[in-house]
Amino acid sequence: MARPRSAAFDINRETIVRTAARLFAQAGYPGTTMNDIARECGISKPLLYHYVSDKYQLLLEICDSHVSRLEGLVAEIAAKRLSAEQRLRLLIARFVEEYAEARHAHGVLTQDVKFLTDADRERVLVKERRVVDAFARAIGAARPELKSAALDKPLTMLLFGMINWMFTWLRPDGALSHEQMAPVVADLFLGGLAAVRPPAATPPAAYSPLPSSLTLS
Amino acid sequence: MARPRSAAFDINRETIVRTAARLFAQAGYPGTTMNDIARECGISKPLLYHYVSDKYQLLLEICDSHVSRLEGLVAEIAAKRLSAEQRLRLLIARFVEEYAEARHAHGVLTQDVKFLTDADRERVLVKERRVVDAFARAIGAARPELKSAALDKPLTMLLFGMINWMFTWLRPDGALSHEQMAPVVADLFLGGLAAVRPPAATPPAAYSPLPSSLTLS
DNA sequence: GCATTGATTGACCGGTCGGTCAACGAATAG
DNA sequence: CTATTCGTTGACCGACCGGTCAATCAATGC
Repeated sequence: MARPRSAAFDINRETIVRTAARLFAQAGYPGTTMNDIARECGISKPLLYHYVSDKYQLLLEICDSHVSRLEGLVAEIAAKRLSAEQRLRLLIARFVEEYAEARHAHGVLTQDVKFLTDADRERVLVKERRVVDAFARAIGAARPELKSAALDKPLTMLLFGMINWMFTWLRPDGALSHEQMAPVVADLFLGGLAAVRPPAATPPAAYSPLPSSLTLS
Repeated sequence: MARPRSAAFDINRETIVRTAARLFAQAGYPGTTMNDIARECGISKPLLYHYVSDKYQLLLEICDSHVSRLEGLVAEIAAKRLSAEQRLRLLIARFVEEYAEARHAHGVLTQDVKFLTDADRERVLVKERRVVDAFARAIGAARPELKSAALDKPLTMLLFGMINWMFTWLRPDGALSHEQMAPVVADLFLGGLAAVRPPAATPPAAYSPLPSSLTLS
């Protein structure tokens, strides 16, 4: 052992991962080349490979670290004693905030998980499902009859749709900020929740549908 | 002129375009190769090029034809005499229906417009903005004070978020159908609209209908 | 019948992809 | 001082990309 690893190694690596997240979010995983990442970092390709093992590990690390943070976020909020509505509002506010900070990583998570191997994707999806379940529980607590109608998960996904899609049109430097939008989303969703009527229970008589095929992307 | 073009030419071409849309939606535009498309169509690559000029034209045709149909849809509904709420409900129902039929094309539109040239993307975006405006007008008519607060466009985007995201988690063969979800979305959104309170200070919103920006940090 | 064109393909091309090699100076533990 | 590892790079590799060529055979109009 003659020379220790540079003190800047971890910082440099983190910069690379974040740059990769930004490029993946902008052009997609297959649409981004390792040359792009190296160029954007201002380093040569071999040096890029000095910091990261390969392209796929970048994708995996971005997805997994982001979804793990989200998991921690719901655990933190689950520990609080709150009313259903308060909890839902807090979840929305905190997630909007988190997405804004980890904008690119979240874009990668919603756009490029499909390029993970089955095993890796499943591992990410397990964490993602725990997040969805936390929202669904809060929604089910707020409107138990919607949970009985098996609408809690679909409504959760509608909420995620609003929030996820927000970061495709809300400019970070725009006049409207995500802090301003969070309560609007909460008002809209909670207000709407009171208005949702479960669809008339008319299951198709001829064939019985398979068990819930609700899946996350 | 010794041999007329096969009667099946147009049909074959349409099949190819539809197959390309499916593959683009599944793996993204850069993640799909012309070999993939040819293989999936059961033809050789040169034969694929006998039907289409190049890969880019496939993308352009898929996006443009889909967004043009959407434009026609709003024009059709705009011609009807309806209350604001009725109009909004009809727009939601018709769009959910259309998206379900053109599922893959819509996935390409929301995921791969960014790979169009600036000029082509702008052309698509113009049509898309007309669609968004139609929704925003209906929303503004239903809640004029939200329009005054410049929240009509952001709320429109939240609605599109719910609907667009729906097609990432709602399985076409699942127990829950898009026909069942359409009124749920309408109830949720219209009910929520009544509950939304404009934020204290609301400058005009900077929004853009699709992730077409390259935000360098 | 026959020239012409459509339908179809294996082989191929230049370019770029993800990734590696071999080299070299800077740093540092012993 | 010196052996060893780190930080860094230009050049390179096989594979695959989008796209083309030239050839073959099946139709069709005249």
